[in-house]
Amino acid sequence: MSDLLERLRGRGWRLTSQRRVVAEVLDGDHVHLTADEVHARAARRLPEISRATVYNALGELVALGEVVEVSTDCRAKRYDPNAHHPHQHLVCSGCGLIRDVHPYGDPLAVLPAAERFGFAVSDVEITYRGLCPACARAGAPDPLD
Amino acid sequence: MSDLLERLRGRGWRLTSQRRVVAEVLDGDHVHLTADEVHARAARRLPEISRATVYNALGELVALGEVVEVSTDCRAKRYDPNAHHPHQHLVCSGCGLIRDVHPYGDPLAVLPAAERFGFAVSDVEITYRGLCPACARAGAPDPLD
DNA sequence: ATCCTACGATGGACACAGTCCAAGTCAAGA
DNA sequence: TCTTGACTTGGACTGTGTCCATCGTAGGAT
Repeated sequence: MSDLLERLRGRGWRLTSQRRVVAEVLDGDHVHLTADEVHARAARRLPEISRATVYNALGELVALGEVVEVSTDCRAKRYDPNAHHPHQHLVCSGCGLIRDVHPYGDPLAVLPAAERFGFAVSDVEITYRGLCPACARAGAPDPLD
Repeated sequence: MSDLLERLRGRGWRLTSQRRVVAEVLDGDHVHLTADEVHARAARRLPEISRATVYNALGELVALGEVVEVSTDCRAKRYDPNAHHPHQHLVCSGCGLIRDVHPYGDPLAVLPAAERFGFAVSDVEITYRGLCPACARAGAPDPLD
């Protein structure tokens, strides 16, 4: 993660203790925390950090391309530090667990020209949904049914 | 739309003037209104209709499978009456215009088994993004860039 | 090492989407 | 027409996110 911090500093990102903690909280694979979860974890190390600061730092990391926003439900945005490898998301309909996944081929290519309505299509977000093994075993009802 | 109302009544949906207006407001193709927009349009015909009633009616229409919720941004859910023909969405990054689109093939099939992490994958939502012809002509900057 | 200052942090108010509830109203069957 | 359980209402409430004036500090200049 320190390479990330170095990279950001090289781009003129002023390195404060708050920003450092936010960046460190987001380290790892299959990390998809909400802003409040980031705030709670950051506050364990820096108790006085404010929500506004966390929102600011997350917004800047997104603008710098180091973190991507994920909106798998419409409750709270989640922040995914896996920004340098294109991927999609698989979400458990029972417990909300999120995994990064990589479908075959180019997801943009399957949209026929006749279905593009003249748009300059540049991006695609895919959310696969289903029950994770634990929820399937527990017989959790799929809330989407 | 009256066939929808008949269908709902046949399923025991008590037909009130409020519910009728909500269902009528949602009639049409490429309709993707927010709850507040539905409320505003319904109120033009039934000025005393409350927000809570609109939310209730929309939730019931979704539960009955007659309307699908669409979350293309994380601001407000949108309600799409095109529930009986599977489709995905194309969203303008400039103005938010939404079109229903139909990609080639089965979108679920492109997720390799090894990328399913044991999930019972049952559904997929795809959002294509780009500039619509009007925004492209206007040179609107893509806010996602 | 110290000083300066522009940039960042703070927290409280605010905005918006959506939910909940007790009380009043009404659709539709008897 | 009557009755009743389901529906509607408006307002309070929650959660997520933004804004702003004020205070604090990172890091370059000296």
